[in-house]
Amino acid sequence: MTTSTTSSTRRTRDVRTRGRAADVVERILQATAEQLSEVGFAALRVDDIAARSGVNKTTIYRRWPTRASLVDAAIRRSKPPAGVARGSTLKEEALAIARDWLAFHESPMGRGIVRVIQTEVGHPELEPIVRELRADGRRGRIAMVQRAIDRGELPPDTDAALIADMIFSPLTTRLVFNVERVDEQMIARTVDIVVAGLKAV
Amino acid sequence: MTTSTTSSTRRTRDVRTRGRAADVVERILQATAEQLSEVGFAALRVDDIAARSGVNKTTIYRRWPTRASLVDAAIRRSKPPAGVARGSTLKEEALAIARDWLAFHESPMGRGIVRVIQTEVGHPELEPIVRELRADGRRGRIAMVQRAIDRGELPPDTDAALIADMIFSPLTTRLVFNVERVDEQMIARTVDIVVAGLKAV
DNA sequence: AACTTAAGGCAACAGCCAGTTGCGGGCTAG
DNA sequence: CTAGCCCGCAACTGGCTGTTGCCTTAAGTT
Repeated sequence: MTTSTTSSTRRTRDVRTRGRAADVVERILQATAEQLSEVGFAALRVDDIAARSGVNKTTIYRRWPTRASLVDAAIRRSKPPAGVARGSTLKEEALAIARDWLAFHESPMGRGIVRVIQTEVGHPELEPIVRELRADGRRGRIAMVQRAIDRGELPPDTDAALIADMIFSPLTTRLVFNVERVDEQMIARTVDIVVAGLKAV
Repeated sequence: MTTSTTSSTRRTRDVRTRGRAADVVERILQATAEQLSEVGFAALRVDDIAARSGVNKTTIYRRWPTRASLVDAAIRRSKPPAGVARGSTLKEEALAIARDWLAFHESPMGRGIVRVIQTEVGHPELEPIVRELRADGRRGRIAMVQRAIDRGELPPDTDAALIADMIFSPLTTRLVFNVERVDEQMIARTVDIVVAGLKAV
């Protein structure tokens, strides 16, 4: 969506978006993502981002008035995979989504976003983006389950939200809290159990 | 010999643990828990705790050298329910644990702890207590699944950790991220699906 | 009751970091 | 080649953590 910049009260507002300016923005957001993935939001220092990107702190503040808005911008620059699944069975679709997430989690921005999702409370300024990230992911996963229901793969009275959570929250919990390793096989087993269970109950 | 007390940096430390001292400690930890549940760790200010407990900031720092150690102490004062389950079936045990958690989550300390569990990254000083909280909970839940396996309620080759996560991570995710309401019925359905699925697969 | 001394109150301070300001100079666009 | 946008620089405000020295209060002892 080209120019985002939620706050309009800046100065004369980003007329030059090419050349040096574009390069500076790029470097700042990249450095933000990297720092975010390495130290998280709480310990994120603007001076460090300035140093890392080779840009003056003032320049950063001129474009993004607060630390939170900077992080917001950096995240929106490369949001996680939309969770648009493809496949002919629930299992295939779930695996595809999980694969996307695992791959995304390898990138600096991926790790950074995971840390942000984990943050929030006590940082109300960050809440909008966090809420959006969570909602996006959940929406896609619930839609996935709904397709399986429509397809007749799952009983018609299935609680799509619950099933979506049952399939993915073990994954996200392990990813976010960094406990035990996560792989495709784990997802596959999870899906198998849930699907079999739904048919049996 | 015996009591060394090299009276180095700090003073001679907590000899009087009754009377006024005990009252002060009590008030500080209580205020910490309350503030924690209201604003979370990131926004927790020592001055506020001092004001709320009617104690001078210096007094707080004399007992707990950092904000994190204070929070650590407040949490240890009333940790979450141990997850010691009781019941004759997996479902009964799971429901008992879930009930304890939901009840605990109503108290100031309960909410405070949930916020802390959610925090961590970027606050390395807080990591020990967070790790401990998570480990405690998980250990209890895995043991619960293991009992069900031993009892023959679940197949012997069941992955206890995975099943524990499948049953409880939808609950904790919803509790921590505050999305959708959580009730016993939800847990019951989750357990039913997982158990049925394990038998069928 | 008198005394000893641990523990709390007070106030000023150092250090870190977010966010601000005024000015000056280089780079881009036209 | 000129106008003015954009960035660099440096100094500053203000909030919060954690510290220090000194004084006051009260707990426990005789």
